[in-house]
Amino acid sequence: MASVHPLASEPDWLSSLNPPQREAVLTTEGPVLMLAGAGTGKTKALTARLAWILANRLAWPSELLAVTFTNKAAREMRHRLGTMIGPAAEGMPWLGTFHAIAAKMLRRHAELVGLKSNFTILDTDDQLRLLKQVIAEANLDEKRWPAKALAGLIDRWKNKGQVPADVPAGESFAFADGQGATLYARYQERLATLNAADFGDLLLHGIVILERHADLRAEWQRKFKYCLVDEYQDTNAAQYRWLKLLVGERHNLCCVGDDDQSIYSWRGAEVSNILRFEKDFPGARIIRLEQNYRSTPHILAAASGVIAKNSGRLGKTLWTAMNGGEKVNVVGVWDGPEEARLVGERIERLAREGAGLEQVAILVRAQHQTREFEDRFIAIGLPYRIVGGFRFYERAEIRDALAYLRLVNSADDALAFERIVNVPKRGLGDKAQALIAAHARATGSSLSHAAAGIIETDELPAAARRNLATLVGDLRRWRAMADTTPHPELAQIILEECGYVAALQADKSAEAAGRLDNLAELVRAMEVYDDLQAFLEHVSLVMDNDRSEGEAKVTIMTLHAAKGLEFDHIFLPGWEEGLFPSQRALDEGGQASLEEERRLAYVGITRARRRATILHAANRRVYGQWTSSIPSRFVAELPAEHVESETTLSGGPSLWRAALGDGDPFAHLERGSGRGPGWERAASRGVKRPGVIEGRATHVTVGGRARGEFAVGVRVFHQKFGQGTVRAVDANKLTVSFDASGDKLVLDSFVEPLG
DNA sequence: TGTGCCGCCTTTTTT
DNA sequence: AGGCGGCACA
Repeated sequence: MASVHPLASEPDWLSSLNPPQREAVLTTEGPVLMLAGAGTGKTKALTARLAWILANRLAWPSELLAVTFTNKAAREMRHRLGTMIGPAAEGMPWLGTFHAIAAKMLRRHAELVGLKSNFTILDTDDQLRLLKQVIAEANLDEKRWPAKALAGLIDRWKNKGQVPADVPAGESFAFADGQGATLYARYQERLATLNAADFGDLLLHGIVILERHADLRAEWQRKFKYCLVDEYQDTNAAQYRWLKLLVGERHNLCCVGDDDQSIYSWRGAEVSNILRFEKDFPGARIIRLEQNYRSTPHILAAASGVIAKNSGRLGKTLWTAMNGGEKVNVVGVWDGPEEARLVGERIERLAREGAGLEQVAILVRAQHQTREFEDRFIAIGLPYRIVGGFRFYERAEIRDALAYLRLVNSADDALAFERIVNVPKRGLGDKAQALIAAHARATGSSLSHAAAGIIETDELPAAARRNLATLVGDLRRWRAMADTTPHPELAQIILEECGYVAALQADKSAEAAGRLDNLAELVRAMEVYDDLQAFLEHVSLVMDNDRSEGEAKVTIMTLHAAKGLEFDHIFLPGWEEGLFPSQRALDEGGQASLEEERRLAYVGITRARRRATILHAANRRVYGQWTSSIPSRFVAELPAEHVESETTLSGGPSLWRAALGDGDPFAHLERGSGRGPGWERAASRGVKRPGVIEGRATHVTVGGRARGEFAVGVRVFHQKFGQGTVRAVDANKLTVSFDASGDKLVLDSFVEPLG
């Protein structure tokens, strides 16, 4: 197997590779670490490697293990592989996310950890409900010890590969005075009883099985001739252990990653995995992909300048053969609404210049930032889509529908029963549900079974009894239909007959129509699966809302969600201390989390092919309170020679002209010229800024540098905070004691000296 | 049992 | 500011 027979004539996918990419493809034997910088053709090399292995018959498709983090990445790899070598790619059963692959393996060995092979995968919501029960049973006050906190802890333990017995005593004290591990154990018991596994279990059970059963371990190790892991810098301890168990001694392992793009430490990812690769796998070949094919030199230099401030990097030097392009734009604005307005205007300008909206993205640090843009874009009629937020299958109506389907598929699914017993409302409230639960416990049977028993008695009021009888009867009928009815049709029938559709149709609220659409989408999505069972197996792990519909739209998403994507034009708003880097990172994580924030900045900038615009606002509303903010330290870290800074300030061009004569340095800024469709409407709404005081412009900021002088003790006026006294001066940042609102840190360009 | 109001807490990031 | 949970009332 060690010798490789070259193909008679090289296919395009091979001959188009650059030397390091090619090396990464041809070095099939032994451990390989592919350090692939942003935009260096990682996916190309990676898929070519798989294609090479398959084309040379080094292994069958079923003998390749290829793990990614996201479904999107898995899909893309499969797709690109398909275009290279044809349908053989379709047959790669072990290409998928960590969780999807682990789930698939677990179905084969479920009984070894006390589950049945048709176990349910819990979503976050189910998990939380279950934990609430566990906490209540332990007689703990859920207010004081919230289920969410326990879920977080358990998740952390699972990410580290710890079963309840492994939890260090000290950490157990993180919850309910030392009951953490006990509750964790109780929760695991409940999961087993319910024949369910949560996300973390998929890997954890896999680890337990492989560690305990040497025969199975050997079998899997023999099976996988070549292993490939994408985004290796994001692997956590559990995933690492799981991988090592599967890779075994053969070590035909190729890990791909970029330590500079490690942004998931908060969910257990350990950069150390990638930093330690050579030690873990002696003789490992390290291959660096450093030629960037994506961005202009300015964008690349700006990103490199920022990331260079981090310590403990493996180190790469990205370069590009491209030249030209524009400098990275840094724009200071007055407040959040102006930021959204300005981004909207610039996008409209780009559109007029011929850029497709699908080539424009706004990348935010936190989900809540999307709102400002959403409001604005609705106002000006700019098509946009928000990626992330609620995942498709996390929506209430989808989960409700899935619960019905789960119940039809397996009558004993307690969590599904609980979820829909009173959805839509059928007069079966807490009291009725408690009765059913008590009956189930007493008879040791499932909730469905107990419900069927109760309707034979007089224990429930007549109306409730009738409704429950209808539900039980319906479920039974649907189950009988399942054998003969195609599953999408069955779903349609269930949704109509249970009253869900009718309830939504009667609902006059704004969201109801969208929910109906979502349900229709769900039914449509079912068609590609063989049967109901297959659909349910995949749904919680593989379904996402990645429908890219026809019309071109601006994309709004978090920086995290943007990893791996690229756009011609990128807007990066909210580069302010406390927002990005986030306050939490600054407060809690110390240097390590500041560096992670910096990597996030790096990821953001490197998404841009042609133009990157970074924005920071002087004022922003936080928790409904106006707060002044100073530009992010990352703004200062951008190398000056690759950046062009500007500031809009209030007042517009006339003010600038008044202050600077005819040399208006910002004449190019859009202010009513070349207006887009939404401009007039916005202007007519009177989106007003605070009144402008003539003469104020003598202390204006130019290119981010202040010219005004403010000494300690000087009385000043601020548009939002009113009058105050300067307490301290740090370059262009002032600490001002405002008469009305106390001490604030503000930029000197936003205050006026009071005569 | 279902509805409406009040008060709290929130904002990282997600397979 | 807004959404959610808890509580009081119909």
